[in-house]
Amino acid sequence: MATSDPVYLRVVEDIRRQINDGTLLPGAPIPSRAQLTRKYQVGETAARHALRVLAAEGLIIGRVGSGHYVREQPELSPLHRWRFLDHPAPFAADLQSQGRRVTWDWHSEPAEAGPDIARRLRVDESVTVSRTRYVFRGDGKPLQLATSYEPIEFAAHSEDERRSLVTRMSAHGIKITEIVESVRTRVPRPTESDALDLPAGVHVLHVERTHWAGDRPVETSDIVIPGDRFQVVYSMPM
Amino acid sequence: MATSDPVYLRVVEDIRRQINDGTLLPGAPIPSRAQLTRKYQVGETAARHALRVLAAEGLIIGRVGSGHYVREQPELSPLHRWRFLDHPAPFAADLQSQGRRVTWDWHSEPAEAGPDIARRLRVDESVTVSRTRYVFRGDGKPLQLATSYEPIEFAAHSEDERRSLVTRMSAHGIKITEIVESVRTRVPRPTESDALDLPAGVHVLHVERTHWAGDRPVETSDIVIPGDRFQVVYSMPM
DNA sequence: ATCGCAAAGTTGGTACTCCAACACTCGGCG
DNA sequence: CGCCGAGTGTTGGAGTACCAACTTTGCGAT
Repeated sequence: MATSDPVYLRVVEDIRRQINDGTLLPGAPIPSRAQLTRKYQVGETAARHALRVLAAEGLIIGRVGSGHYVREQPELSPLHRWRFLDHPAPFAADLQSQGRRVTWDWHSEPAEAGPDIARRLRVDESVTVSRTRYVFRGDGKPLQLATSYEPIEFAAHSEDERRSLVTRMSAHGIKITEIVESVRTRVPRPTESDALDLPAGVHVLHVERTHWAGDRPVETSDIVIPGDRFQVVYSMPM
Repeated sequence: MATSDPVYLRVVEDIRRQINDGTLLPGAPIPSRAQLTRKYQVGETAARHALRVLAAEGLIIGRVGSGHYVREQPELSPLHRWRFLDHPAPFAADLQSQGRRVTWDWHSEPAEAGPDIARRLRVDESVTVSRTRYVFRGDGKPLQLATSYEPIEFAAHSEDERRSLVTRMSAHGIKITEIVESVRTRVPRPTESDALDLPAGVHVLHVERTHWAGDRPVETSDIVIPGDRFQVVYSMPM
């Protein structure tokens, strides 16, 4: 029955097995297209397809002019979402605690809410909110994108920005009572691939976070994280 | 500058744009390979490659003999991780609350811990632990896989199984004090693709959960969730 | 009007080919 | 001894072609 399987799958499965069981260690070269065609007695199309599938799975990486290599599986750095609740940039705090030199740019501007943000902030679609975009970098390399939305009356002025959201809100007499985050995975948008310098085939974790004051949302943000480098950690005391 | 871009990307971007801005609605047919070659004046390779890329992104789906269609983006159902803490199967409880008829199979057996579980349960690699595999189904279709590991002395006997972990543990005088979950995204293993009936290109969310009693881990599990159908929601009171 | 079947269209697998851009190696020249 | 450059190998883009398996459609027979 396995005889009717596509030929390229035979190659994929054989190489995958060798990577999984450690026969091929990270960094090890994969046979080239030409070598695969000879070794497995398949056409170039099959060899090529096999390599592309393995690359899409993130198991190997192709370098033009050089060859395909077993991909070094980068450690998944944990982002502890609750550990730095009251911090101007909780993302950065967690990254710093891993010993990275974290820098970030941000830019704030008014923007129309639009359907998605309108729903999340419980305002009208045409309402103008304050949108702040962040780019976080570790040792110069981009690590995370975040876009935060707040009702314009609470918006941070430049001097305020160093203070955390919780502090800023309490200045308006608003007490944050709950933070809700939902995590999903998806394909990066082209701009995100660009900004985060993502290899092909890497998904992102998209965290949608909302700060609540009672039953009223006061801030919501989208946090986009390279799925091959980070995992998101939540801990809940009983 | 964009003139030197690969040809197939022109096709990909044009179709992607049409899907994003609603020109092509979910379910709408994508031009066939032959039609694309004519429409965009490209070779069959480029047309084919464009379709494969879009399919890998989950934007379209190919049906043999019929054509490619804009994929119905399934609603992302939320899984509220903290809402059903003390329940035999919190996964199932959350799914049920969405009005699904949830059933599950499980099978328990002793197994050697191995390096990963040994680290997570703080036991020796060669120690035997109790491993329970779950398959959750909603209206018959597989929704989630979970594998739970416990030290063998706490292991559930069949009658116990209906009781939650928290209840079972307290019978042993153990009080769960904390639950830690870390969420990551990755390509499904072949067995997972099979068991969850995942279309090509869909990633999974992998939740690694550990129940702690003080500084001692008493249970750890891996929960595998189709990334195209679920998002995981955490809420934290301040 | 309905049923069944054949023809046409479509995907996905496979093979072969050509080429540009790039990496690597090795030998020869300064 | 060191450096440069040519030759060789590799990836990734692109084209063409053939075929099996499948779906859809439409026509002809009942």
